[in-house]
Parts: sequence; structure tokens; C-alpha cells
Amino acid sequence: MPRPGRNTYSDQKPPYSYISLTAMAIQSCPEKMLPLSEIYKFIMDRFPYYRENTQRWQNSLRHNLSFNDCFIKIPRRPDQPGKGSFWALHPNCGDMFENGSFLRRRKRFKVGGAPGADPLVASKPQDAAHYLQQQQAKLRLSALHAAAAAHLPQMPAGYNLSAPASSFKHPFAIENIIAREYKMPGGLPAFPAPGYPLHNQLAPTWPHVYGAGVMDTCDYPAAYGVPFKSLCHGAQTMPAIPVPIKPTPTPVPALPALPAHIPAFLANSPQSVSPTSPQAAAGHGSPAAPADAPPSAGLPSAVTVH
DNA sequence: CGATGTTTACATGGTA
DNA sequence: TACCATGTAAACATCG
Repeated sequence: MPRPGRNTYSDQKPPYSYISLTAMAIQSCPEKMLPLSEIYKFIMDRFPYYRENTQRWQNSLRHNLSFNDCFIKIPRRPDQPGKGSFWALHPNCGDMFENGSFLRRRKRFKVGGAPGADPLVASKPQDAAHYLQQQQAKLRLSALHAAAAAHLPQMPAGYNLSAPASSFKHPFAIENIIAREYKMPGGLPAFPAPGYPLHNQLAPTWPHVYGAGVMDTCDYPAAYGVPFKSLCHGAQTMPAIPVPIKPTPTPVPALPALPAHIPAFLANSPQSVSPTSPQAAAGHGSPAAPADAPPSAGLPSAVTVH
């Protein structure tokens, strides 16, 4: 079997809109925010289709980031120089894909909609910013938890999603979407969802997603201990993609309790939770990728919304 | 100068 | 069929 690589067998367009793809990327990192370059990288790593015509789709993606209120821009801290801001999901946009389709939302997420509008209407940007700030604080702890677990020593601690940042789970969280599609090679940590025989079922159906060789660049430790049901938001349980019928997901064992001894150093050490350290993508993945000194997805002290 | 971000315009396809 | 979400192109501004 050829190593999944460029132009081998899966150049089909993924059944996700740019909004979905971007949301996946953002959700894939523990900080729940990524710079544009990392979003690009995430998509290119996982969807070979997007390794070509980069000018085209990246322009579209940028357009989506600016155009859709579900994405909010988070400025870098002064001590974390770099180009561009971080992008995050608006905390209230979790219902965007409540209809289960990741290609087309039932309704566009809009900030500050008409009063009394449907619950999809976002909260004030200030609220979103506050929410995100809380997220960052929680992430410090979860990142530490991941480090303590040390299941994947080669993995930057920050990439371990074993400790969800909050109780809120976007329906298009990376755990929700990609986990179902990745074809897990034998040597890699098999998705620990009994009753979720993903690989053989999905591989032929969704060969556009690469699992081997690239998944370890960012997020896939999500496979560890993420209770499936907890990832579903409201009535949303499965994306409306033509995946084979699967048995009811069996909840995986809950997370081990967070260690009581949380060193305080993490609270002031954004770098220690960096999801984008060079090591993260080193080895394989996308060597040719710009790898523009990823800004370590720092935790901004102030969150502003445009 | 290139990457990033914003905005406008138009085409396409899905849905009510 | 109108409306809306999405995709694409393009012009332009800003920033490191």
C-alpha cells in the first residue's frame, strides 16, 4: 500500500465547507485558536485536495474568516511577535451545524442579530472575548494534565486534547469530525471507541483524509479518552456525511482525574503549552510548509474582537 | 515584498 | 422562485 502522499489516491474535495475546515483546525488545538498559517497547514496536512491551488482556496478561506462572525480575531500579545492574529471560534457558534451538515449551515452565524432573534444569535463580542479568556486559563491546566499523562512523549503537551478545555463542545470539533474519518494505521493509537470501527469502514469512503504520517502534527491525541458523547452538541450527533451506519457510540472511559498537584508555572508559561512548536510538525508532515516560526498560539492577555 | 485581513461582486447550488 | 450559504475572484489596505 503506497504511503499516503500527494496525488496518490485521495485528492477528492472533502465534504466540508471552508467554515467547517477552519473550525476543525481551530478546534484541533487546545488553545482553540490558531494563526492563519497554522490553519492552512492543518488543512493541507489532512486534506491533500488542498495541497494544490493554494492561492485560490486560501483566499477563500481568508474571506470566510473575515466574512463570518463565527470567527473572531484575537491579537497577539506583544511578547509573541509574528504575523497576523490568532483566529478563534465564537463561543456561541456551536449550533451552526445543528442540522448536521458540514457543507451548508442551516443559518449563518451572525453577531448582534436582531433582538429576540433565534438562539443562534451570538453574544456580544465582549462576552466572547471573556469566554475565550477563561478558555485560555483552563487550557493551561489541561495542557499540564496532558503533559503529566505523558502518553505521547514525542507530542507537545499542548496538543493533547485529553482534557477538554470546557464542557462546551463544538459539533464540528476536530474530535467530532476527523476522528470519525481518520484511517488509523495499526501502529498508531487506535481510536479508543469500542463500537466505532472507523478505519475499515471509512477508509474507502473517505480517502481524501490522510491519517498516516500527518496526523501527528497536531491534534490526534484527541483519540485519547475523549468521550464521544460529550463531543456532541445538543441534538447534533453525527455529521451528515455519507458515512456508513455505525453502531451507537460506546462512551470511552472517562478522563482520569486531573492531578491535584498543578504546578503554577504553567499559568505563566504560554510556551509550555505551545501547540505549534517546531517539533510538532518536524519529521514528516509538511517539511516544505512555511513553518513560519509558529507563534506558539500564545495566550493573549487581552482578547479583543474586531 | 509577501503574508494577512477586509471588502465587494458575482456565480452556484440548496432550501423554504 | 426567491432567498440564503457558500465558493471564487479580485482589489485594496495593513503589517512584519
